[in-house]
Amino acid sequence: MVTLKDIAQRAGVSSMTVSRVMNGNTKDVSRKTSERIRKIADEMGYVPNSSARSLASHSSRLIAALLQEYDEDRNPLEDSYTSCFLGELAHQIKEEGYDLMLHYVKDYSEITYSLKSWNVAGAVFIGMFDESIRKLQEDNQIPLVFTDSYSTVRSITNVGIDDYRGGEMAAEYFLKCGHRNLAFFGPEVLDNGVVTHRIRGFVSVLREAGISLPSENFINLGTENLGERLKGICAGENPVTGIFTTADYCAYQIYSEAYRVGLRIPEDLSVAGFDDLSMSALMTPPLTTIRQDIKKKASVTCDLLMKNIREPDSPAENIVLGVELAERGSVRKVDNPFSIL
Amino acid sequence: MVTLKDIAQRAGVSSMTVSRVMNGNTKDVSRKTSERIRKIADEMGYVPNSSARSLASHSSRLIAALLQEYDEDRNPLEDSYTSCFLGELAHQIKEEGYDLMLHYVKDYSEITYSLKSWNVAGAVFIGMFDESIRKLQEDNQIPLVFTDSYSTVRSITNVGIDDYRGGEMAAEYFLKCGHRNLAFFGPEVLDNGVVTHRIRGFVSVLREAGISLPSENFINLGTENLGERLKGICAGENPVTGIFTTADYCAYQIYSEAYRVGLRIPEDLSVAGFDDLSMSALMTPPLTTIRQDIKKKASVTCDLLMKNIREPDSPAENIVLGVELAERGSVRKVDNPFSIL
DNA sequence: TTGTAAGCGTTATCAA
DNA sequence: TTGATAACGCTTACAA
Repeated sequence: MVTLKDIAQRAGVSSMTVSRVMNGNTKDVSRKTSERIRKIADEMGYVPNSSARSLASHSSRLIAALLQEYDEDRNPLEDSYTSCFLGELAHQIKEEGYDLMLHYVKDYSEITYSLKSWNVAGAVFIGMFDESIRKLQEDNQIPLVFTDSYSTVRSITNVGIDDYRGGEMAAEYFLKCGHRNLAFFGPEVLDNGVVTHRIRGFVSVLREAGISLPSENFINLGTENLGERLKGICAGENPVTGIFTTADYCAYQIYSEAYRVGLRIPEDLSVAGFDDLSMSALMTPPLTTIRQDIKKKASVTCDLLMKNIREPDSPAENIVLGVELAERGSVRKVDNPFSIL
Repeated sequence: MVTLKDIAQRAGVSSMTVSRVMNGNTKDVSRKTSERIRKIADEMGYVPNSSARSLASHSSRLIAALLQEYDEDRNPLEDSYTSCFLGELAHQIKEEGYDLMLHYVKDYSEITYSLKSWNVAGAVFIGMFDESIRKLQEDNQIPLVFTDSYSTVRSITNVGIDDYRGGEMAAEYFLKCGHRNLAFFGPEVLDNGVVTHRIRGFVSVLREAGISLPSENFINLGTENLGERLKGICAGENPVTGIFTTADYCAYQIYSEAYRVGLRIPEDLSVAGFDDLSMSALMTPPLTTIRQDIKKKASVTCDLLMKNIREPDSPAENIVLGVELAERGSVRKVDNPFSIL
């Protein structure tokens, strides 16, 4: 291993001079020695020891990405939303000259431990951490950026999207296409997260149009015999013609089950998703969905983090990105004589 | 920040004793003081400083995952194969009590730099690194595990699958279903990677059955007007009835383009993929594909890495995992009077 | 512009 | 079973 000392000896200077050069403090060192030292360092293949740096300077160029690990066998990175976000974040963080640690988190206690242990410069939270935010902020006096949080904690740096508006847009679109009897498919909502807001927006528009969703039209993720259930609600006197899912991956399940039981999309059942993952445009038929710009979200997250690292007294910011309708082929136009839109 | 010294003072012992306790050297310390110290450390919220540890012990509990960044806008983690593998790897590595760094790699030089800089205990390479393997091994005297490598370097620790056999299986299945005129869709092959072997296996079985693939039946990923191209080969006197893709994500593109131009799968064109990503079972129709067990691959990778870390003189091992056919609905049975199988 | 000295939090080594 | 001391590679603070 090549150290500052090794280079210093070869160059006939002190290791401090080498340190200065390696850190790019060009004005503190004469141009001549600076260039000479740089050359020697290159020749010797010098690589600075990040641990030593971190130890001596009480700071590191390390960012931690924390992924909520809900459940042993559901790997967070199998969700395309998460992997897309993380991928873009990793890219951005590299551009900034920082390194990235990936942490799966089950218990709260693990978080502070890993952040402190490596003396990270900042952290990004991907998933639901709302319950621990206050404590997290108290225990870790470093920049923390949350995503998609609806925590009641006011002073929080967060990047999210307009989930409520997205729900509204989905409902508006269904109405515009003449649908009057709709259903909903997604995780059973217990928390105050993105799903809740998407539904609320969706329901609010329907209510304003005088349409209510009976509770049997709320189908839970993980429902057994989903296909049969779908067939059931699409039959009868007042059949459901469209279903709103809170995430594209839920829509994919609808596609699959619909195919299994012979329900055609969109002829027999229209489907709208949320996210616009890259798969959605490739589905048969292409999925109509509410698009969020995941890459933008990641780059905004990174920007915010860097800003907070460079100016530790930056005020808390909650950035809300817009959403838009990606109109494709999974919602059909219904001939509806009573259409008012 | 709580340090060993702080705890030592409170407990009235030297920091060495505390260090021993924190490292679980129970036999070196009397049970009584051990318990007392542990309690104090808990109370004070002690978190060991990994940088200091790494510096003093010349070893870290850090693993680096290196992802090949082929291209600015194609993010490696957007590929479900990669994110699934990484996700499982992250899980396993955490179980082993190690931390994980994520590195995007464009140039060779970055690799050694990042490994040395953090003094990592081992590294996993995800993507094509064949050209640099020799140099990588020379420059970094730590356990390196490669995946899907067909490098000519003999002494390499690698985890891969039987790509050739997978290609054979796909061809055998097409033949069994009565297909005689087949096409291929995938990246233009220039290297000696997995794609090459999958095609070779595929072609070898066809050749043995007396079937040859004309060069116009090799369609490159990125072909413009893919849909029209597909329509072209599926028409005429001797229409293509089935297409083999070297990865499921390629098959998804076929689905999309086929839908666009009104080609039905599998009625007009049968499709087989490779990988069996979680989306494949949800496609319309469900994709018939060659399955590899990505999670198993990741856990084997982790096991191998740990073994090499614990026993640095372990011999190089190249583990090849099997593949199997996931028979679903995208390949139809063709009535073929000349069928010989 | 350059150098000296001390110290970051931990472990290795040897002594008690 | 415990402790003293030196080191790990680097930066901070100050001195020359």
